[in-house]
Amino acid sequence: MSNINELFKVLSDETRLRIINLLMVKSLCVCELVEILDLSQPKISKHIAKLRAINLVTTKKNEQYIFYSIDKNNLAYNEILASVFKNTDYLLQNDIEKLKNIKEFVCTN
Amino acid sequence: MSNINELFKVLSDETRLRIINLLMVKSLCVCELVEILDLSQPKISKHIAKLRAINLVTTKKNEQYIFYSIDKNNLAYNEILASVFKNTDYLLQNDIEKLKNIKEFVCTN
DNA sequence: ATGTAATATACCAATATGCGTATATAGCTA
DNA sequence: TAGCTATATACGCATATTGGTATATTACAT
Repeated sequence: MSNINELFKVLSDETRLRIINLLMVKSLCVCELVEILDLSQPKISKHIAKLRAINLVTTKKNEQYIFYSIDKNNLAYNEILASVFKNTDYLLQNDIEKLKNIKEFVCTN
Repeated sequence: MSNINELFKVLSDETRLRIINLLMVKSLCVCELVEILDLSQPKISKHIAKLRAINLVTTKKNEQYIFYSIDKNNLAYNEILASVFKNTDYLLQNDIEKLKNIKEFVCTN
């Protein structure tokens, strides 16, 4: 299976699209994503694992948290992501709003 | 499920990527795709059905054939497709070569 | 050292997806 | 009308994907 095909398999899930959408704004840890997206922790972790598997995200440890962000080094992926999220839809816009309103760090969930 | 999500679901299959790749070059009928991709007719038809379901392709009848092509009216989709296929890989390039070599109409399969 | 918090993962059931085979449909041709 | 060609679709099976629950792992705090 080609790289592009694997990228699309990863992008073809609403939860992962929502996560990517948020990570394009700023680095976030799992518990913040749980809070913003209102989904279970294992669900978020499993989807993050798929993003990591194709090197779409990078990790950075900070105290007890692991912060995930979009890997800016993969140019082909980033070009596609940019064109995708240029025309975001309602659900994704909504998540961004929620992200803005969660300024303070809110774990524990 | 969002539009973008549906687009990616459709793009996340190698056969459909190969079909789209070819349809971006020129309109083709099912039997030509069968010939070029060396896949069964029901398989091609079923994948084409999914492309039609999200209005990614348009149809044009010509004699006994139905020619499919990428719908140029959907600008968001086309921008994504353009950025995707800018970095095509080996398999897809190969299909394009095969397309060029099948100039004459070769049905019946 | 013990407990707690953050994260990852294993297991299982439910659902979705893909594909082969067979068949339906529609139009053209003899 | 009968048969052929192009295309679509139904059915059944195999596999993949998803998500919940439970548990493992790691690190930090007391």
